[in-house]
Amino acid sequence: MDDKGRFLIPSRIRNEIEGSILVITRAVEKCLWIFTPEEWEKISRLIMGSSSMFNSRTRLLQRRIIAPAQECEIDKSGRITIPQTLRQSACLSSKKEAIILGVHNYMELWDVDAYDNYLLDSEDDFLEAAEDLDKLLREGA
Amino acid sequence: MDDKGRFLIPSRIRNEIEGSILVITRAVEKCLWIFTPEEWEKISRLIMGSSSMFNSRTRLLQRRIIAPAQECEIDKSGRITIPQTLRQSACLSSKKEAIILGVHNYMELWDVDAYDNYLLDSEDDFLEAAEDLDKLLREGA
DNA sequence: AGAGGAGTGGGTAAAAGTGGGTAAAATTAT
DNA sequence: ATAATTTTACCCACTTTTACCCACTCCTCT
Repeated sequence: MDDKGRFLIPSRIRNEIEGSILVITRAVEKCLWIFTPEEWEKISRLIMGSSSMFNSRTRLLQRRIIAPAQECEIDKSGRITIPQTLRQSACLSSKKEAIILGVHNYMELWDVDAYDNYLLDSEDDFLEAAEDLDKLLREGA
Repeated sequence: MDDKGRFLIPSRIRNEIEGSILVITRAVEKCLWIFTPEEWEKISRLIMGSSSMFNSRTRLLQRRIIAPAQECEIDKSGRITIPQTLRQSACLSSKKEAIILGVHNYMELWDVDAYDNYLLDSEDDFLEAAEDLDKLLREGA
């Protein structure tokens, strides 16, 4: 994260992306989700389609996830400028290190400290979840 | 582990691998897991398929296991360069000894000290697990 | 002893990443 | 409406990292 609020997408991730436009929005946790326009289309349809605007939960999801979304372009050096409002909502400050996570069809962008805290807090859950995978694997086999 | 962060795969293990590409990621404990692309495909499918991105456990597993994964190539001398981020997450320092464990369908890479500590800490669990194995064997027979 | 595989170290060129300067655009003030 | 200031985008130059290749040593087996 440089002092202009730009973030360099590591080449190993960037090379997987075709096109130079990405959609950035608030995630469930204190971080940002970054999608390709196509993936975003899917996700937003999924949320919008889950119920009508007269359902309070749907409205909540729309406000938290759909409304903050913004299209951003990757510049010629492979960086994207994260809009200020989104930076704030994920506690991303310029000039500070950020963590990017690539997960097949989307990315997550975290403030380092927020991410470290998350990992610490979720350690027990993680161990449990891993044990559950074991069950899943054995059932599948 | 040399000072460039490369790790030589012992020939006895290397000869079992067909192809020169491996997938390295964070393991459950403080070490790295190394898979063939085929094995990795299985594992990542298992995790990705276990639920959607709107499930907090799935996200946790994705963040801890899927996101850190990187493809690496074995060089002509039989070494792989361990990406810096992964080296850090397993406390592997260059110029220091590392332990590799070959376990049929995957490998584990440990920092020597971390591995020693793990063995000490897990001694009781190990003895228990061995007892349980005994039960399992007698039931099966 | 010599050949061949295994392991080690390092040099070089290309790619990736970083920072900053300048021009264009937008906003604000006069 | 125009000038001034801020913001944004774009480009270029520099630094760091990575990938690739080659040379050497050591050990083992013939």
